[in-house]
Amino acid sequence: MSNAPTDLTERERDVLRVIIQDYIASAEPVGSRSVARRHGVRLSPATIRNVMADLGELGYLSQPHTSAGRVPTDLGYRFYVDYLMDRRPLTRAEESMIERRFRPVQGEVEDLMREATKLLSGLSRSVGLVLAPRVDQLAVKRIEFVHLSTERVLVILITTSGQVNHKIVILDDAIPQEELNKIARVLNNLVEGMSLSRVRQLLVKKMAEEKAMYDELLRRALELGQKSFAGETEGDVYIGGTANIMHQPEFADVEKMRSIFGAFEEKSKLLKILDQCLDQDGLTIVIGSENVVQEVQRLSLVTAPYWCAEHLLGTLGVIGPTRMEYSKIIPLVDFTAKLVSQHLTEVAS
Amino acid sequence: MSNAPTDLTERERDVLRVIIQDYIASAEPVGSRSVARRHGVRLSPATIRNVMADLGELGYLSQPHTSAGRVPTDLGYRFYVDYLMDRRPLTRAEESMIERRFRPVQGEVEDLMREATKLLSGLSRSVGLVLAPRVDQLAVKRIEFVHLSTERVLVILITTSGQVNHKIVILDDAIPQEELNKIARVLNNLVEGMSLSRVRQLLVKKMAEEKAMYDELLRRALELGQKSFAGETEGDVYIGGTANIMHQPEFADVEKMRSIFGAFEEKSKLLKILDQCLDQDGLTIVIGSENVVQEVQRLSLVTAPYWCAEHLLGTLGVIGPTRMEYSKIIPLVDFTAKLVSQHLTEVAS
DNA sequence: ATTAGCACTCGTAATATGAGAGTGCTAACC
DNA sequence: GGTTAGCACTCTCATATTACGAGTGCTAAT
Repeated sequence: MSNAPTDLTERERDVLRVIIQDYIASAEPVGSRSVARRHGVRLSPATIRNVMADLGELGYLSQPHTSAGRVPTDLGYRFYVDYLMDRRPLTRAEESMIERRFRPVQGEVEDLMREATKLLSGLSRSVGLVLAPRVDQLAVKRIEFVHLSTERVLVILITTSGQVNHKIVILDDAIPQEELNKIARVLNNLVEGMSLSRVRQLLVKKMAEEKAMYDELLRRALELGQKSFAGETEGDVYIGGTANIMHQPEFADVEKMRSIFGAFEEKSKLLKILDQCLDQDGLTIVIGSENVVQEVQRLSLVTAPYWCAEHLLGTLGVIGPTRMEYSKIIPLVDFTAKLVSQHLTEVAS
Repeated sequence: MSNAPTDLTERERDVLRVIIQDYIASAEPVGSRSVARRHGVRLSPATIRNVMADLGELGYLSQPHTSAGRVPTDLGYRFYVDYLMDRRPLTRAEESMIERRFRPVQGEVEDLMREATKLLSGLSRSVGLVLAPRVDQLAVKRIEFVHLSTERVLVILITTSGQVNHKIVILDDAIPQEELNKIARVLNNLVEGMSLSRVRQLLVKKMAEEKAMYDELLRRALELGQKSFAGETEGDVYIGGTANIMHQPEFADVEKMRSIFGAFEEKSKLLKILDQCLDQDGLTIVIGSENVVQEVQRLSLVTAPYWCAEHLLGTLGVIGPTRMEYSKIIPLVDFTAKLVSQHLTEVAS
């Protein structure tokens, strides 16, 4: 189905816009009367009705039942955000208001992420999401090994942004702390400042190069390094303000809500949702059924990527009822992403 | 108000037990007929009614409205869990079932905690809670410093249990990485194996001792050490299975649920709840209005402390509707705490 | 092309009705 | 005296009925 601004006449676009804005504000089906009242060009309800019938035929509007007003379909929302909505950026005053709310954060990256979800959820009255930095893209500052027990070694990875990742590696045979320190020194010299994905490539290459491997220490270092840097770098997801969406009238039904909350609890589901957005560049809007995850197909999503210097790190945004205030939330998400990027870039320098 | 088992006659205790068990199972007010039917000693509904009237007068039962059955009050539940409930421990079969579900975890302590909340919530059909290890009690394995920027230093603290804590410390004047390493060595020699709270005491003492402080390095080490180990060691809270309580008929009202979920999102509220339990030793049951936190006074709590060797680390348990299956959940929580303690103790050795 | 008029549809809110569950009380019973 | 049958009474809940109003779609007039 084609979906271009020119598919609709000026009048149809006007009517669609008014209906969606009205519905977003009221959560109730919009009738021809109220459109006629709000519509700039004075037209009678009857005329509006004709237009509405057309828009319904085209799939932009639907009726909950025969004699009720119209409700936007997902397609209608899509058209709205693509062509109808006015996307004015935030005013300076609004920006500084948000900045002030964000200020208290400094230090830990985790706190920054958590604070971002709070900010997003608080100002949008929806649910805030942050897909934590993909570790792959981060530059390694340092790696440390701590001997825990015979075969278990704690690997600590510090990035230039001050993030700390750790995991436990199981060894084939014991390595004393003494040697672990040496190995750490070797590896640190090798990888400092490189991104994690580069490090992985390098280690593979090095190992192949030194087949003969006269240097026993180097061999063990490369081996342990590979184990340490391997493994899925599954992104972490921060979520905040879930209680907010309970306000929405569309979730008065407890059963619907339960399935949504179930999905929110499953990190993997959230990851799937946010991954969908990471591929796009720039601000992304996913509306209702466009979403890949079943349980949240009554919800919509506004996300924007954030960066550290030139590296794309992750994405953050808001998930809430499809009937959300896009024209308020989009600038909010956009600005928050900028703010987070700025903080992360400052910290890394 | 006195509250001892002897306050009630044998018959009253029987009736109260039957009513509570019935109500827990059905979530509906219990009438005299159904008590009479279920009651061992064959008594007529009329007799039961007299007993019920007495129990109502004593504050153990209440009526939703004049001509409805009886519902237990918080006091009634309290009496039930204290004196009426049969507390049979788990069978071997049940224990091994739980163990099997728990098995996959090894390695990171965070994963263990998260897994515990899943286990608890899954088997109780309520919400699982774990108050993360109080760092104070943990033994220090190692401390590391990483220079981030001129005045910011990343402090990494590793405990013998393999937990990694980190925070950022702001310096008065810059210390190069070189010297940070030396300081780390000094501190590590000083504090390895001690509990964090002991370390704090030691540092204060040492600093007072060496007023003259000829050793410049030691001085700086103590100073940085103090900064690093200072600060509230606010416990972290893990929570899982929040979606579960939506099943419960008592939360059909969305507004009630919203306030509960709001409380769940606030870590500080949860901390307050769990702190209440940490003071007790052994398994703790907090019923409805006994709870200190307003928002969850319609919920009850079953918690048990967990340990690493002989150190009390934290507490874990289940929060759910007051009408929960205590006789199933209590053994579950008890056993889970044992299981977690066992894992943590193994890891630390 | 637009609009007024009108019959029609459908959901919602208000009201009435009856059934059922349970109580409390009284009087009879063992 | 404790126990029980009987009975009138209360209150909720489910169901049916009704009335209302918002909104539509169509037709015919402008």
